[in-house]
Amino acid sequence: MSPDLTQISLTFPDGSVRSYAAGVTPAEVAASIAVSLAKKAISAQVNGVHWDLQWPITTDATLAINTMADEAAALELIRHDLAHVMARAVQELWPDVKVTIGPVRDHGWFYDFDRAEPFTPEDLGIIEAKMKQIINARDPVKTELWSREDTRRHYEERGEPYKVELLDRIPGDEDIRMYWHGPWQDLCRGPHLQQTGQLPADAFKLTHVAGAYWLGDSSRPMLQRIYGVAFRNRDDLKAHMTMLEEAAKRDHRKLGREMGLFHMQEEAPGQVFWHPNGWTIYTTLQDYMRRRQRADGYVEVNTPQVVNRKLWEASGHWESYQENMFIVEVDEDHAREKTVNALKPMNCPCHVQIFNVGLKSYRDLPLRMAEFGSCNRYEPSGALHGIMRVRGFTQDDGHIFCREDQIEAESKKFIEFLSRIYADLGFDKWRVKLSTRPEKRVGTDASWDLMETALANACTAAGCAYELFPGEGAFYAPKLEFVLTDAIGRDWQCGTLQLDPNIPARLEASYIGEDGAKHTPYMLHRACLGSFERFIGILIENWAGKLPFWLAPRQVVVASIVSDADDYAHEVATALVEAGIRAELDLRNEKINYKVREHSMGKVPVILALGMREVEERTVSVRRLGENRTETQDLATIIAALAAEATPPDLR
RNA sequence: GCUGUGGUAGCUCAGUGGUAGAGCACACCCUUGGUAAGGGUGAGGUCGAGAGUUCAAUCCUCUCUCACAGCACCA
Repeated sequence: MSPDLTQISLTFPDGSVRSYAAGVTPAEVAASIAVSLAKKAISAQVNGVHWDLQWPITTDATLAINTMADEAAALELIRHDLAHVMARAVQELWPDVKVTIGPVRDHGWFYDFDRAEPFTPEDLGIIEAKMKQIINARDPVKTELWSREDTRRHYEERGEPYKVELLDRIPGDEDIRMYWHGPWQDLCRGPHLQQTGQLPADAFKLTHVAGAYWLGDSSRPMLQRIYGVAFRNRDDLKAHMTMLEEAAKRDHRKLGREMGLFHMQEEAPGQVFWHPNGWTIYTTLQDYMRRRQRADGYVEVNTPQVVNRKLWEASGHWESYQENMFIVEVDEDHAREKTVNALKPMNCPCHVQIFNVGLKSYRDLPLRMAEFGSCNRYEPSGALHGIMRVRGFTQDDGHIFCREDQIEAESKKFIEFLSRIYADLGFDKWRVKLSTRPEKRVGTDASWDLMETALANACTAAGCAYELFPGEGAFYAPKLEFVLTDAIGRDWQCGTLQLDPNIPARLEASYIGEDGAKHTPYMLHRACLGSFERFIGILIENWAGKLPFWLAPRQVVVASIVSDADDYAHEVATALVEAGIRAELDLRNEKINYKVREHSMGKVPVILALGMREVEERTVSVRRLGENRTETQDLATIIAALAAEATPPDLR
């Protein structure tokens, strides 16, 4: 190889420019600046691309050296290198295990292995210890480019069929990058750290093991996946573990039981038995939504649960959604064949039936039709999760029938509607995803242009930025999805606005236009909460059970301190109930400490404790959930204050 | 649906090839106590369902079911 005498100039973050021989590596550049920097360096950004310290730079470029202080780069490298170190540890412990892939994900990484025996939780500890040995050995990380033929031969000789398959899946004909962590080799695009000793041995943890399909394909063999989490230092790891504990404390299944909201049982998997407290949340939320929808010009309807197969054939659900439907067969004496019905999994076909009764004029549009629609879907057993993913649920569903030129205005109106509701329910942070035309689709490009532009303009007009998801739309139209962020930073997709020219056409919906001719309306499927079941689960977890006063199922407990205060307590509770507040009496023969503890754990927002002092002064001692101090107020004042708080936000 | 782990009192969990235990909750009694557990007594279980092995099964085997974690699914 002839020496490359070409010089390149590198621009540093401070704006200075220095000249180097072409092919210089960031490691060499760092060394030319300071020995300490060379030691601290973990990777580089070359023209903004995350760059391995060993990769040569051949053209003029901007260059920044990353150290552990650069969080994004550091976390990516730590997690990625740990994936390799873990795979090395596993193969050193069990040489017959086949390696597959190990990407960085969320707060850590995972690596899938092919091994006859599943890993046990005890194995995780053994692997962790081995990983720490590897880190302490401070093995260098090296990289080389190999030809495809050499790579293939290498993995075939080593008996690593998954790697061979991966090799075949790498597009193009470029050489393949190889990495070594000490003696252990893996096919990997990099970048990686300089040596294993740069990994924080005390800031990672193997969390769990689970089965996972090879390449996500459920027809392929299942592999053993080990998950780990990793951070830059021990404190960050601890903070993460604390967050997980916090999430566990908020689990709606746990709080739902403790607060007496609902239960589920074997005879009705994926369906909710709502108890009085839970049903209070449900109906309070539903009443609120009903008022909001009326105010926004919706008409409310209700449609059948059990619907003949013919309608599902017409709508297309029978063909594409049958395996998710509960089928109901009925023997009728005089019928030659069984009647086949299905529980409705969606409300749209039924709403079109209502639309189809009577001739509709363009003057009737837009027609906003809403239903708290109870749906049943046969979800796979493994998908069920508390009340968040169920087989029987009620959507805050709505379908807007409109003309093409009304799509944008109706979409904007819905975004504003949804925005008010999320704010009222305590979600200030949410975002919009715009999914556009997929590869396989129906309709002309002009029609797609029109629909996508309408949705994008609606977002802009409503004052919210959208993220673009090209190719993620349904086969017939684009859609908006609304994702909210909860109090501990988790995302939940709840709202949706799905444009649909398809179903109205299939079910022969039409209106008479200004021109006197029949036209097919567009339909906008839209939901704000998604389903009441799931959304209430999200509310519980977001608020950790401490719901805002107006939504709290139990708002006030009036607790007597001595039995001589019972009559007064009764009077106070009655006055509260008359003021529209959900108040309970606690006259039990227990100490006030006991009562306070019990109702605090029950997440009751306000406890009014009454002793002889309050009886004599006609006051109450107010204790708010989460506060240790109490405040004495006179009866009329507290009733007025609580009545105001109990008023739903749309009525204030 | 797939892989793995589980199912014992309302809840959280011990336990054993010879039909079961704790704490909390519950009931009753004593206690009238000032803001996160006062004391005593008592009641409560077809050990998820079915089949098999065994003299004997909550325990071992198989099937089913539900739950949990992950994957797949969420037109």
